[in-house]
Amino acid sequence: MIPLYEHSAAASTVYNPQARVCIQCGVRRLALFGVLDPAALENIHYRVPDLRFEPGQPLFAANAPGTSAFTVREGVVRLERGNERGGRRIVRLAGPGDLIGMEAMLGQTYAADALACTPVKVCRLPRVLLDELSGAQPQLLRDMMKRWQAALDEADEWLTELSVGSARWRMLRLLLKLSEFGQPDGQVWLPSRQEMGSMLGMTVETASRLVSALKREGVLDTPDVRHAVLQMPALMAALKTAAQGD
Amino acid sequence: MIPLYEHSAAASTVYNPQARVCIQCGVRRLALFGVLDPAALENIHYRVPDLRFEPGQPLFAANAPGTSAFTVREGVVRLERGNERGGRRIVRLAGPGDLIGMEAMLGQTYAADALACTPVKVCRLPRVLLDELSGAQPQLLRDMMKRWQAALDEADEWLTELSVGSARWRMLRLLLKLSEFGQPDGQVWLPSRQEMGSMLGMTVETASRLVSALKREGVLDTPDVRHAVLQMPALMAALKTAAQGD
DNA sequence: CGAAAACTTGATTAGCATCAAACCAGGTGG
DNA sequence: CCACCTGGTTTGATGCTAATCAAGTTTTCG
Repeated sequence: MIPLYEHSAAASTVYNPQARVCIQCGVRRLALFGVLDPAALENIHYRVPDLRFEPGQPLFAANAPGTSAFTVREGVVRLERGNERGGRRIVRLAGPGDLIGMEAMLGQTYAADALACTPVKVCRLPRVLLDELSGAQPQLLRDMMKRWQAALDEADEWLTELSVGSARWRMLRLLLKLSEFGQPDGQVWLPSRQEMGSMLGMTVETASRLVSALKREGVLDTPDVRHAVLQMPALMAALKTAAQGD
Repeated sequence: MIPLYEHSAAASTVYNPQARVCIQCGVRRLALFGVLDPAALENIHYRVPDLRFEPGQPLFAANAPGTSAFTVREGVVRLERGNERGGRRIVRLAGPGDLIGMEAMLGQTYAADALACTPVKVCRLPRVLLDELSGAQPQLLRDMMKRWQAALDEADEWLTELSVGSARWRMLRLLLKLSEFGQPDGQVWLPSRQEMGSMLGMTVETASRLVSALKREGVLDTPDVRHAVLQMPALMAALKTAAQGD
């Protein structure tokens, strides 16, 4: 029933069925609890519910008092914030292996809205669980800190690569970033024009024009409105010329 | 000799002279080691050298293998990153009480260049010191994590408030942010036009024009090229109308 | 004092926002 | 099944904002 079982055919040890969910999980090595051994997982898996969200559904809301962080197992989640002028800006994207809502682990309210961009599967990590484990597993705190630093790097990258330069440059950089979340079949999730605008600080119209232009240039192909196939060589070439341009 | 002594006249306990440096430090309650008691400080102060930097001097460089974080005690430090197009962008400012270069505590290289904007006084916190202390003082790790989260919030604020909207709006927001680092006499550090441009993603010329306009409007006064006196009511009013504008 | 750097101001232009109108896909109800 | 509506997308025409190019002016510093 639980979607994770789809990879569990090769189960070999005596861990109970639910623990296999964690052990077999495709992102475990990437995830927060990746540092734990199977025996430790055995004791906690039942306290880490896995959840699913459909596109547009909120995982959590800014300023809400949260008690859990989330490990993204599948799909893409966006973190967005309102600004003082009433607009909204997407400040980060999270994909498989990423941990979001870490601030809940500090007893703080969530700093941003988290919304599913695609169908999403996540594991919910309650704060109390982390508190308990961190005593016995000091590795875990270190891993948490690394994740904070990674999130910070990510934020800085948005500032340096996705917030300055010509609209065309920023769009190309976004496509490059989206390729990180690509499916094995070469398809990448293509955000709505609205979402693109909110990530890159431009209007829907401009985003649409740029995507159309890139399609004409063969950088991009859209078998489906919400999916794209990127021609990476063409993309890299376009980036190179866009860099000269300004 | 050491500048910190300037506040130590009221020393009352038997801690040695150097320990008083920390105990009396104006930002101790804000700083990382603020959670430590005086007795603990006694044992570590001599391993926390205090340093000074002049405007333009680097505290550390991106990608350099660092062994220390820094607590800013006085002045303003900017963190900047090069982008793929060869430009540079200032991604954050750090003032008294802020901790920068935390990534060194994880054994990572620095993620950005840190440069003094004003005369700066900092305390250098070696990684080994934190490693030792964190065993006995679990509070410390928690405090570190809070600081990471705070840095992340800060980065998100730059994305939402300083990277989108009209040039005028962004400049006004920058002035508001700079007021956080204001001196007791009401003066705030005014960045060079170049620096403003690098923070707000605009050219020097545009930055200059906007500052000039705000001076004419009485939002701003510049007794000295590098300092400003802000008329907060006028600033807030200008922000309000700039928000309507777009 | 003179040179270099930073800042200011003006004129022109390019790029993107804005306004407006089609276009298209997916869903609903007759 | 089709007509219709709705929300997202695309495309076009126009205007404004900020970049660019180009002098000046002021400040800094050797």
